[in-house]
Amino acid sequence: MKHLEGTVGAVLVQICRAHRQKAQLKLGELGLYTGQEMILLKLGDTDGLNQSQLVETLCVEPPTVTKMLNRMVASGLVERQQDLQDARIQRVYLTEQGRALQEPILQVWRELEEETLIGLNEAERLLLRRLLLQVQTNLV
Amino acid sequence: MKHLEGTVGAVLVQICRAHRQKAQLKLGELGLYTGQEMILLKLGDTDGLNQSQLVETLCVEPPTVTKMLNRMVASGLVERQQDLQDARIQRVYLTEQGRALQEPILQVWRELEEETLIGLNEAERLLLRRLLLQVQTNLV
DNA sequence: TGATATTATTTAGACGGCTAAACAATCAGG
DNA sequence: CCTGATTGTTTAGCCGTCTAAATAATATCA
Repeated sequence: MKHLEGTVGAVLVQICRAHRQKAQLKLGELGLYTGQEMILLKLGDTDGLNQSQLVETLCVEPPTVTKMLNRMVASGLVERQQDLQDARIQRVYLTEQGRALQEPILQVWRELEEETLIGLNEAERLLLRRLLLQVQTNLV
Repeated sequence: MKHLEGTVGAVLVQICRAHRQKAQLKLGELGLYTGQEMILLKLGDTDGLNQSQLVETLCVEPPTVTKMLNRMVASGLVERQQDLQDARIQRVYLTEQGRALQEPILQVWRELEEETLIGLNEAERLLLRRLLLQVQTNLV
């Protein structure tokens, strides 16, 4: 492994897994799986989006959203509702249960963000954010 | 989403998906799936590791390695061989096919690393690496 | 020595994520 | 108006990843 140890790519892979893991630990207490919180927050901001719009904002493929929504409907977090104008479109709405999780989810994210950034001062945090945004631009 | 947009955590999630996606595109041409290249490189460095040691270096859970190795054995990339001293241990060895992929994999990683870091000068790259290592420490 | 703890791995089953392909409904052009 | 292209979603099936629990073999210690 000596050839890529310390590579940004390699570190990124590890960080990603660890970050997801920590998120799952906290979200699990809310009865959520990692990724679902994104959909809930997005809908909390703009309810009634259709799947294509979720695909767009989550930067994910359509089948991924379909599956996630299936499970989230089954667990009572969101509801599907056919659009009246365009029969192809399924709009997604938060249930009360889904809406009630907004604040707890934000709390989880705040905690996780803080854990992620331990040991970095404010200047370093800003810098990291800037550098990561550049990387994001490169990869998307 | 306004509450966590631009959060390091949120950016990290996006970057991770995009990075994995780009990696998969390149690795697919070698007949590999993302993650398998790590195992191949590690074995290229030290052949004959057992699963626990792979679990350790990959920072992944045992069942993950079991499944990956099952597939990699099936596709002829590696071989399992029972340890003679300790019957619990399965040692893993590269096949010729697996060994032949060492250099192509490194090439893919080099390309991906370069794409990842476009637009960052040498100082920024070092800085990013340092900050990410701190984050890794925080999360693992 | 023999029962118990520890270690290494596997099985089962869930989830997020992807691609390829199917399906369904709307749109656009002749 | 009808046919073909486009758009929105789903289905099928694969992979990495996890947890919980089972299995098997070695170690430990009374």
